[in-house]
Amino acid sequence: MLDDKQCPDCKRINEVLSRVGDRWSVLVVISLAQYGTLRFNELKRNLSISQRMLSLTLKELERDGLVNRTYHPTIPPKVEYNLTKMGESFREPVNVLGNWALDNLAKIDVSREAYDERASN
Amino acid sequence: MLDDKQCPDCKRINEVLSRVGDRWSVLVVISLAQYGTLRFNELKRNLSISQRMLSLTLKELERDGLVNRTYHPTIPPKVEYNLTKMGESFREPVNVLGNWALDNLAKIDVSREAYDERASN
DNA sequence: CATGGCGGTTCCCTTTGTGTAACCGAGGTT
DNA sequence: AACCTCGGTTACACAAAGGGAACCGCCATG
Repeated sequence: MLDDKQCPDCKRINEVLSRVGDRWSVLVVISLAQYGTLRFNELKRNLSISQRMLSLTLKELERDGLVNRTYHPTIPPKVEYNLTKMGESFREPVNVLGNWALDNLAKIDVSREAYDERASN
Repeated sequence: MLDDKQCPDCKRINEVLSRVGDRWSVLVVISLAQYGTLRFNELKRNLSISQRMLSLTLKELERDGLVNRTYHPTIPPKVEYNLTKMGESFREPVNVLGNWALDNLAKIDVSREAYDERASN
């Protein structure tokens, strides 16, 4: 499997989705876009994400070049995160998706109810 | 957990991502957008997706009202899938995301390489 | 007679995702 | 002295995602 002989675009889309397509990554980017700069525990409280997942997510986002990590060796330590230029540019696709969500979530719910009712007969 | 007291938008984004945010759903929508109407095995070959995942994905997309399923009781059976109006409207967010991917995948790769090299020292 | 295509469904198994809890070191607070 | 904060890391456990193979009925083809 995994030929990818067909649908060449799919390979690319698949790649990007497997990088930034998980929930936490998107939510972290949204938070940083909204607040500019946030510390580790601020993000944690804001998203009610577990410490472990936040750590993993931020590491990946930094590795991918979407998020900037600044370590202040004070006591207690202070670590700030903000979006890179590429991270900022990711806001547009996220916003478009968010708006679509806003417009269509209700319709999806209706469709689901209708489908489930049909299926129960 | 899962308070969602903070970041009210996150709840909505999270909802839509958990519906149509998985890889296969996106790829199926892209394929249908590109070719108009496809049969089950055409999609399967096109995406090199397993039969099981394609079946599950299509069922969910139909339930959500993004995809239309037309069953022709011929022999052999013929089942055609195409996008609904809502499915069509989903192309825009997907395209924006796809374009972002196209523009930034290379940069992400570069960033990853640099990060990994730094980390190995 | 055996095989293959169509459109699935079902079972099993492995991989991945995600949460919980404990721990870290240095210093501040009670 | 005991505990809390910050920013993590690590070990463990469980749930969900997803692939592979077998099976289904029905008919056409070899």
